[in-house]
Amino acid sequence: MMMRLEEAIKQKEFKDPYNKLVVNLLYTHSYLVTAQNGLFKPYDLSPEQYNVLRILRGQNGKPLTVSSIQDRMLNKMSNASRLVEKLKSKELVQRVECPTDRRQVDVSITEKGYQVLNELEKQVSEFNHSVINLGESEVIQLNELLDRLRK
Amino acid sequence: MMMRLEEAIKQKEFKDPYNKLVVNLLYTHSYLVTAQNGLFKPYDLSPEQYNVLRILRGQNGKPLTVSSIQDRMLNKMSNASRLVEKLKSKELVQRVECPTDRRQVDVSITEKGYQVLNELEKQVSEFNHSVINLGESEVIQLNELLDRLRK
DNA sequence: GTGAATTTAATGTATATACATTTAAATACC
DNA sequence: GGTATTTAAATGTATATACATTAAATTCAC
Repeated sequence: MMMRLEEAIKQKEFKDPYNKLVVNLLYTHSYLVTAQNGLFKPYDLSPEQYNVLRILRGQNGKPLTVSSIQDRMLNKMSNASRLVEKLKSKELVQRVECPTDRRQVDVSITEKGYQVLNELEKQVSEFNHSVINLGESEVIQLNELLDRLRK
Repeated sequence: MMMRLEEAIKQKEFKDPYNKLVVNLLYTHSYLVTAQNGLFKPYDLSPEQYNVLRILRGQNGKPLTVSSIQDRMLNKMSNASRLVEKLKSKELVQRVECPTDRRQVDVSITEKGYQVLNELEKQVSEFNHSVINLGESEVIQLNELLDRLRK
């Protein structure tokens, strides 16, 4: 049930390709996260919470401060402090006051966090393939275009 | 200050291009809406509220029911009912009980809604060009890939 | 060294998203 | 025709986003 954007949102035409592209990116994003939510729901994690876990694991045990997590997050405007609080209440991360700078907080993934993440990871990877209806060379091309799109 | 995704989120590498693409789409979306918010802010409209106005204007005066608006929205999960309420309180749309089916509500754009929309439209179009750092043929290519990506 | 400026995280508030539930009206079924 | 089912919109609740403000600790400037 592939659909051109124009059919999907019942719009006759766009002013020009640039205007269509902005709408297309918004629409494709919605398509993606709607599917993603179903994947994360059974684990009681949101996509951004999963992403924070992934970021922490990438540190190989070394903790990250809240602001460093924020820097690495996909959505720069979201609130790392509150996401960390949510993950902590699920015992997936731990927060320790940084000894060299008491303003900062060292956040690291817990054993339980690793377990949940590893379990989810395989499914996420399969999902990412299944949700994208393109061949590998097209996917590479799309990545290049998106990387260059942003100024 | 163009950056490959890997630099932007300080991640060494991705498992494969499909996994990178999902993250790339999420990240590019965030880049886009962050910029968009600045554009809409002075008009006290959110991007989705703007989109609803645009949808209603596309009807050339004919009203749409709340569920038809929902169908045409970019985010199928968002709440058309509450967005319409917000727009009504700003007097940008009007709501009339549908005479043939009292469950339904006919929503249409007001004169004031037209004015705001027309004023914004030029800026939005300029913005859409300026935010995309690609040539027209690449933009067309990107649109085609996104349309095919979705199943 | 003391006060000003900056940095880090947390908090407050409004809006939006995600999804379940409710209410009312219309349609289907017997 | 009366009950059951379906449909449309609204509402409830939790989470997330966007952005301003606050509080505490650190750094800078003199």
